[in-house]
Amino acid sequence: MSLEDQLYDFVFAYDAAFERAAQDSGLSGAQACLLVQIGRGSRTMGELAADLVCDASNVSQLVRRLESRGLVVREPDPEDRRTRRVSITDAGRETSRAVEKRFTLPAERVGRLAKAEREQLSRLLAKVSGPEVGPEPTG
Amino acid sequence: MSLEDQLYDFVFAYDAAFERAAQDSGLSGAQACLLVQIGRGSRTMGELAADLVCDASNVSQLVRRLESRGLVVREPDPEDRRTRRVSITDAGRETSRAVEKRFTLPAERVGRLAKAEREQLSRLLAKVSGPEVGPEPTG
DNA sequence: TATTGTTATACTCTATAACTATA
DNA sequence: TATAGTTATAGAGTATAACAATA
Repeated sequence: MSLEDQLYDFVFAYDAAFERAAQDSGLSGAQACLLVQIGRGSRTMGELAADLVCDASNVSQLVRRLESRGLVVREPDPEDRRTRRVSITDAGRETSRAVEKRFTLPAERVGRLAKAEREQLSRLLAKVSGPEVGPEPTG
Repeated sequence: MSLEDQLYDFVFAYDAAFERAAQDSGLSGAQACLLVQIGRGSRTMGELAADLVCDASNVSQLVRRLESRGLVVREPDPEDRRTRRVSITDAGRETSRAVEKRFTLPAERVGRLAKAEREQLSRLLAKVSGPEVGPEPTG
């Protein structure tokens, strides 16, 4: 199997595992992703759209669904009342932790590697990360 | 940044890049994924559902959309007329290649690595692949 | 006027349940 | 009866366009 096929398979398994972890808490993958993000610190709607690289109207609906379940709250920013800060609630924190706990794939997979291998992998990932520089003449 | 965060970032970038490549050809990510799969060899509807780990009714709709664009065809299997084999058309082949060509991320990222590094990465990916053995008794 | 966010709308993705056709 | 696939339906994800509120 080619290295590119290996990458595909890993990503496929990763995505599926996250989706399952989310659904175990009654959330969609998109909702869980957003909830975990908000759990790391309050965000404005615009910041969330930037984080998820999606349209603001999409974030509006996702946040509305999370809020309707009591997992997050939207509050107007006192300094600029156009913006709304989204924060996680206690119930949201609990759900977020449940999702992360259920999402065992990364820890389990990384746990298969020895310390030196983890350092190798980290170095390789750092090298393949970051923005694409340009079209590659793979000829 | 932790190794797990590095994995998250890589997967996020990978998914986004595939989605963009698909949309450049007027397809959704799911449609493009299916089309590429069919391009590797004709499949029955059930096989496609197994490949994508999703419900058969979902495949029915995805294939119907691809077929309505003339990218694939469904034909009854002469030996068991319940099953239908899905094959790619010439137009579908062209579109599939366009998607793969646009999906430059894997080649570009792998291209940043020296040969020895690619072998390292391949070995590490092999080690972290395969079904989870962990504490989850799949019940 | 520009920016932040929401709402209306339309399309796709996806699963469940009910259905058809074949075995 | 069991299997392969489709259709009806419903909820969710997503983007575009139109809108409201604030700057």
